[in-house]
This record gives sequence, structure tokens and C-alpha cells, in this order.
Amino acid sequence: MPELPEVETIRRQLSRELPGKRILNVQVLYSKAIKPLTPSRFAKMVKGAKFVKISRRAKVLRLELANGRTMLVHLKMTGRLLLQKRGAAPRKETEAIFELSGRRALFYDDLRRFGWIRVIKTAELGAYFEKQGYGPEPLAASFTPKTLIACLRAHSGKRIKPLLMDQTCIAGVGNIYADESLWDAGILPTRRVADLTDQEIIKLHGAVRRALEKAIRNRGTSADSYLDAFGREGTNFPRLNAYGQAGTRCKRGDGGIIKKTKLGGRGTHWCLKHQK
DNA sequence: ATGATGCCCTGAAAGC
DNA sequence: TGCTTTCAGGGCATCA
Repeated sequence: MPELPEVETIRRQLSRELPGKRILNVQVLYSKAIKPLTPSRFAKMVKGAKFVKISRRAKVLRLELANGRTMLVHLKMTGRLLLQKRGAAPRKETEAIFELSGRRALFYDDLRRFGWIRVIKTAELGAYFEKQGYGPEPLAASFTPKTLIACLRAHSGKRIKPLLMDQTCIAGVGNIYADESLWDAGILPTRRVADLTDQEIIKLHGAVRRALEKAIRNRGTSADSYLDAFGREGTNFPRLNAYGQAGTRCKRGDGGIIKKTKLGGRGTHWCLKHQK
């Protein structure tokens, strides 16, 4: 599932490929993906425009166009943005095709159809993200241990893992990297924030960053269906320590077994030995 | 306000 | 074998 590292990987790839390219034509094959716009209104807003800049906030990709509009894309669970040859055939899960100047097309695929594309005026971007209330970007220099302590302490009654996934606390962390960060920091996912010491939160701060940076270096985790913009799997999955490791021996070599249960409706993995 | 649950979706895997 | 059920889950709506 595309979380910060996967979306960031796609952003970096599209940043090298899209700016300067023009959208020659748009086909919408699944109109729910662009709600509340209709396919014809959507096409009218983006057709003929050039890409200017590709950026990311939380798990949302921002494709800025030269016509004063920006496409926002959320890939949710199974969304993909794929650079294809122009004229390539749509698949069953293809929801939109952007034919580009040059030889390529940008495909938006989404097997489970949870993701979406929205078009907003670039001038309204700030207000939009303000309203979403996203927390700090965990890889930004301004995200310090102090920032994390303050944001966690504001929700002291909550369990740490669901809070890590709360986008208003830290932006971009999802299920995989929440489990990975807690494994690294040696903290049980069920711990109440009020019970965490400042030292533990400082440790967690480093762990979150390490987990995300490592995944970006590996071009993301292909646990389910994630592919990068060139249709390649990321190489981070075999390097995970907790997520998807149920029943295996802890890679820390402490003799612990990775256990799996549900927490807040999400599959949650942790080491019985070293996470406390 | 907060926490729990349901919903959107599809295909793979498990269960019977 | 073949049908049914469960599971994967981000983010939002709904309800206690």
C-alpha cells in the first residue's frame, strides 16, 4: 500500500519525467475516481495543459499544471501511476489515461478503486491542505523529537500505533511503517502514549525516520500491489522486520517470535521479546 | 469529544 | 471440486 516512501518514490520519478510534457488527451474509464467532476469537466480542466511541478504532502501527490490547476492524487491501497507507451491498452483496473506529448501516457490504475484524483486551483492548494490538517512531514528538518513529543502528548490517552497512523499527528505513516518504527524503537503498539517516557519518544522519532528513509532507498515496499511509476516493484519488502513477518523469528536475533493481531482494525505485527 | 464500527472495492486465500 | 467466507486496509461517515 502506498505510504510516504512509495508516494515519494513515484514523486521523484515523475518529477524527472513529467515537467514540460503536455496532456494531449484524457480518458476517464472509472468516473467515480474523479468525483465530483464528470469525465468531460475533468478533461476540460486538464487537457492541453503542461505539467510544471510534482510534489507530495503526506500521501497525496500534487501534479501542478501550467494552467493554474493542480491534480491531487491519493493512491490509497492499490492505486498506481504508471508511465506507459502511448497507445498501450488499458487494463481492467485502469481508471484514467493521460496521453502525453512525446511517446508516453500516464496511466492511473486502482484495483480496489479506493483512490481518487481531484482538480483544484493551484492558488487554493494552501487552503486545501490547511483544511486537511496534516501533521508535520516526518523527513522535514523541522520534525524534531520535540515536535513528536508535543504532538503525542496532546493525545495521551491513545495507543501509540493508531496515533502514528493518524495523519494529523505525523503525515504519511501508514500501517507498514508504523509497525516497522515500533519494532525498531522496541515499543509495543498497544502502549498508551501517557505511559511513554520522553526517552522512548525520542527513540521512536529516530525509528520513524529510519524506517521511511530506508524504504525510500529501496524504492518502496511491494507487499501487496505497489509498483513504482516504471512498473517495477520496490525492494523493501524482504527487508521488513515486523510487517508481514508473523510467525518468524525476530530479525534482531533475540529469540522472539513476530506475533500478529488486530489493533484499531489493522493488522499489527510485533516482537514478543524486545518490544515492551 | 472520543472510540468503535461500517463502508467503499476486488481478488487471493482460506474454509467447508 | 466448487461454493462461500474472510482478509488486506486509508480515510471518511456514522453512532454510541
